[in-house]
Amino acid sequence: MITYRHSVAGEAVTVNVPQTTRDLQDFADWWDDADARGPIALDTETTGLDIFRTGYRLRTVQFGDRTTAWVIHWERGGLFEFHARNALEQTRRFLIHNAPFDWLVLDRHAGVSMESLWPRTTDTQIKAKLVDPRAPQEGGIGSALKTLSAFYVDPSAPDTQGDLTAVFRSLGLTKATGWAGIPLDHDVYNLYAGLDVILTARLEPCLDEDLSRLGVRQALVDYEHEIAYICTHMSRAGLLVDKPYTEELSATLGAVSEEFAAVAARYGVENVNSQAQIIDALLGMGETLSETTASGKPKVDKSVLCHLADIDQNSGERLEVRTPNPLADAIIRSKRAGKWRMTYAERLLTSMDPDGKVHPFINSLRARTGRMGVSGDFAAQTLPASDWMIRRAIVANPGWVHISTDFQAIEMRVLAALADVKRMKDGFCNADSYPKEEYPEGFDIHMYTARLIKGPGATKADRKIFKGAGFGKVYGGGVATISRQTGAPETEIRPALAAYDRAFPEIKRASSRWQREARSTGMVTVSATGRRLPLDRDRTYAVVNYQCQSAARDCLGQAMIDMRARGLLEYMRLPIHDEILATAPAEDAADVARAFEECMTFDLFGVPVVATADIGGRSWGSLYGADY
DNA sequence: GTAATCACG
DNA sequence: ACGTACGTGATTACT
Repeated sequence: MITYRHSVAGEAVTVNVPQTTRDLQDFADWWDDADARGPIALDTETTGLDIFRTGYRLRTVQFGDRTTAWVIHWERGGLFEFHARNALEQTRRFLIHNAPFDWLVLDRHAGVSMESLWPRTTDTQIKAKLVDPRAPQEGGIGSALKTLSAFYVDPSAPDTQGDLTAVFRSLGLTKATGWAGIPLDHDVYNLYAGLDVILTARLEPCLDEDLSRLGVRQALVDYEHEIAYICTHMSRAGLLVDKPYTEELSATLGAVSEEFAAVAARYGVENVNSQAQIIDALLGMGETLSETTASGKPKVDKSVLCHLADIDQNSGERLEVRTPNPLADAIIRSKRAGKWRMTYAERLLTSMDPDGKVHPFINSLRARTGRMGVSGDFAAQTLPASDWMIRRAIVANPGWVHISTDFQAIEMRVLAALADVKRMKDGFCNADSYPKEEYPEGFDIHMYTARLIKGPGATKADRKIFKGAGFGKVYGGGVATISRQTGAPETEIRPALAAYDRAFPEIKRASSRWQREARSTGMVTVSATGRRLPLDRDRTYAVVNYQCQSAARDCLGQAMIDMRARGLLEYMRLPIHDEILATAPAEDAADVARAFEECMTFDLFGVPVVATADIGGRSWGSLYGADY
């Protein structure tokens, strides 16, 4: 046995690294006893983060409690694997920090299914985020094991990831090669592998104390664990890439990017991604750049360039308000094609697993509002929606089709429900009783608002103004931003906002109440599900957005739980804030789509929440106009 | 590492 | 007293 002694919070701790059959038997004896006493902290060390890539390896599995850790060298196979697997299969309760990662690793590389692990898991990262969802940069404790340990367990808790990076360098390895290349018997590697489980074991009671002190219910903790499992299930399923299409797409985008880069070069811009060059060239052409960035430099973003190129930012059509600047036009086109190629097409091709799938990591509790985030292989939540060409690269299995089910105006409904906005609730509740000719495409809250304020003669232009006003309320925007967003002059927005407030006076009242409550309870507003949402002292107005965004997230979260209960998990592919993307066999698509709609249809404090499913073809792009 | 940009809901 | 657009992820240039 190799044994390391260390000190955590003034107490001696031990990290054991079994070397012999006898050592492994000692581990088995410890494990048997520890399992009877309480949960066992669990962690893994692997070759990296690309779990689904060929050549990926599980290196060690660590088990531990407050004082003792065992680092089992899975990579050595044989009895090492045997004893680790025994413990993985039979332990009653595990504590894991960021469980989805270890679930996926053990599912794919240890033959211990995620299905068997998750009901036995408590994720300390979930608990930490329910205490404080903010990153350190936002003034929170953060959710990394290191920062949490330093806060709760021992201020001098080692930065295992950071310190190992230094060790990697001393071995001639990098951050990218270190995890795979460091020798399995390296002392620092093994010590830190063991300390991580000891820290996790010590963290949990501290988090429990905070959760209980703050009145966070166990039901919320359980709910988040189930959502995390559903998200991890979707990560494992992945998204299938149409490789030939994506290769051609990448080549086409590359050609377009180069074609317009050549045009830009003729005007002196060698690199279309260099703001400095763009600014110089445009000023040299006699253009004036009046908008500035936060640091005071001239702003040359898409909006500015579209104006110079006389192009509508959304439709791409000519505005006919000025002579188009050919350089601005070329920069827009070259940059867009370059970004789409690198961020989407190339990313898909380089992230594919041997089965041609990408596995974006779905963080079920990412934002401070609880919103989910998708990262890693592919930022699947941020594909261009204005064009089908990128989404066309994602396909369902042969014979399957894509189904997208999204909530209708969820944030406005949530606002009506939470702030108890009477006339808004009336609109949503009576949506079916309006004459068909008034809402030929179904009830629309923004048109309803426009009619409420302007009378039955309200136009589409009025609708646009009040839609802007509605978003302004949900986001906390003012006259200037709403004017910029809608393109309508401030002289039109100002009275519209005043009329909006008269029509829905409850919104301001709720905002004031939420801000007052937050100030009296430590700058935290509590969501409808009991989640804590810390507010920034200097922008308490954001409370309306936090309440709405958070409740909307929980509408999707609860719907996802209902979907699993209805047996829809195998069809689910991706959550996108107000939407669930799914695939299903073509012959079952209608039934599956209806089931998704039903899971996303319910009452929220007297407001009907409704959803619409769209059934497409084999590619995701088919839901955006592609013919395949 | 930071700033700026662009993609989404 | 007044008014504030919210939340993400990825890439590139530049220091």
